[in-house]
Amino acid sequence: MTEHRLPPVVARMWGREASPRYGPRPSLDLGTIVDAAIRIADRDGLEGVKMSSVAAEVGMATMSLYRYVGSKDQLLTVMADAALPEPPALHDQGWRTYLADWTRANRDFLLSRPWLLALGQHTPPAGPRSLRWADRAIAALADTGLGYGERLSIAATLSGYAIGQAALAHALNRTTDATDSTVGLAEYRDVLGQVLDPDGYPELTAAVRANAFGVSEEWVDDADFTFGLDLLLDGIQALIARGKR
Amino acid sequence: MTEHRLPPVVARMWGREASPRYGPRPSLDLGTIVDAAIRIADRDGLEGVKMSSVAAEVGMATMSLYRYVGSKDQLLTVMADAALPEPPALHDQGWRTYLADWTRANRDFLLSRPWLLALGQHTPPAGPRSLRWADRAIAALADTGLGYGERLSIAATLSGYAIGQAALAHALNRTTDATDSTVGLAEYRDVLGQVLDPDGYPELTAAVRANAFGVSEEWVDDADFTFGLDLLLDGIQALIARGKR
DNA sequence: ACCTGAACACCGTTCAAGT
DNA sequence: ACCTGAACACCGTTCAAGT
Repeated sequence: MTEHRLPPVVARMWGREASPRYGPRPSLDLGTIVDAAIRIADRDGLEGVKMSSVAAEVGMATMSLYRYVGSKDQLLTVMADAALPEPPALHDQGWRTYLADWTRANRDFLLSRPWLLALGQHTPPAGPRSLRWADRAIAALADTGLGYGERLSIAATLSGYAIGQAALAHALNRTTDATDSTVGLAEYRDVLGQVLDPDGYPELTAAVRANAFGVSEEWVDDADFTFGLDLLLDGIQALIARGKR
Repeated sequence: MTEHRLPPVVARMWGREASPRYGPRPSLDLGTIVDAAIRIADRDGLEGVKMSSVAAEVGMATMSLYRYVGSKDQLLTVMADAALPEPPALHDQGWRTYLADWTRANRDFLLSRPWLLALGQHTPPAGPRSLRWADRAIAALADTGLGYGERLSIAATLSGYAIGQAALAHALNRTTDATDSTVGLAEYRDVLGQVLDPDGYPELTAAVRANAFGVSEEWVDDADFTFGLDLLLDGIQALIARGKR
């Protein structure tokens, strides 16, 4: 098993600089820059995060940032980890309750920082915060008799579910303007009604006619989220029961 | 119920131009442009898709594209729908078999066109192709006694699952280079081993030690996908059984 | 070894002039 | 009403010169 060198971004996320420094110490640390970038993203969205705006926020020249990050892309990667909250604390009300909390909290922070969704870094977690989320999920399943592989798969599945639901809710909550490329909920049902023909889309047409898309609030609120989550948790429960038998 | 005007992009995806034309007919249609853009994305990835490269591919000047799409963003939206294959044909082997096929096919086309993942348009479907996928999923559940709302939620959940799995598999299949911001599978286990401390990440450390991340092939292959999918399908099955009882 | 001004490269989009 | 050359705006990144 070879020891790979840590990729630079990963090293930075964990506060391990690739090269020890001699001479003058840098006037800033990466954390300050990342915090500034997060503040901008919260305020102006991801489009507001430019190397120039981040530099201005910390009071440096734009190019000085390249002392701390190799590229804007790397800065975004570090932000994506640093912007996560801590996962819910483990409790002893059982795995099902904990994982439900965990998944909901996961969705909630994505909704509170939608630019994390736009970042689209659904890559395997490598930063301290995201790995803590992973750790807590598999910890909650420690007494179920499931193996590590299964527990990791479950964590990945639940986290994917949280992402999907957050993306959906966020997309539907936006209002569409004419220049925009996505459709908000207000128009959605109406758009489908105008566009669908019953021959090509028989069931969907019926669903629209049956008013299955509800009104604004319903679709986005918790009913759908809980519904799908319970599907998953039921499946996990069945798996555990099978193992115990 | 107000009739909203169709958003321009949606109108274009369905071949309904916003304004009727007088005078000279355009020399191209949107489909030709979109096909060219898809060809480029398949060949060079999403970064290769520039207004200039698309125009060159169809033999026009760059600015002529703005006759056909309002912006690059809109072009990408139309591409995202046009690049989808048709959903699997409905058969009569029951909803579970069909939805398993459907979800797998969904993941597979995402893996064959990874730029669809990078596009990150996990918005509610509004184009002809993506709505056909939705239609087929809820059609498969027609005889289960579930309502339209539940059937739509299930479709959204399964599609979210396919996206999550595809994103994960794709991320792990890439190899990391030094300038890169993500970690490929080859290094992943090793990186975790170097970076995790047992105090902060007790369960994850144990999982790494237990070799739960397997070797290259295993993690990406179908075992994990089927595992999570079965969790979902079991949950759906339980829901149906509950309703029938 | 750090910081930074000037300059470069790239690309989406606007505009006004062609036909 | 379509097509297009020139020009503009914007932004990430490099480089060489400062301290």
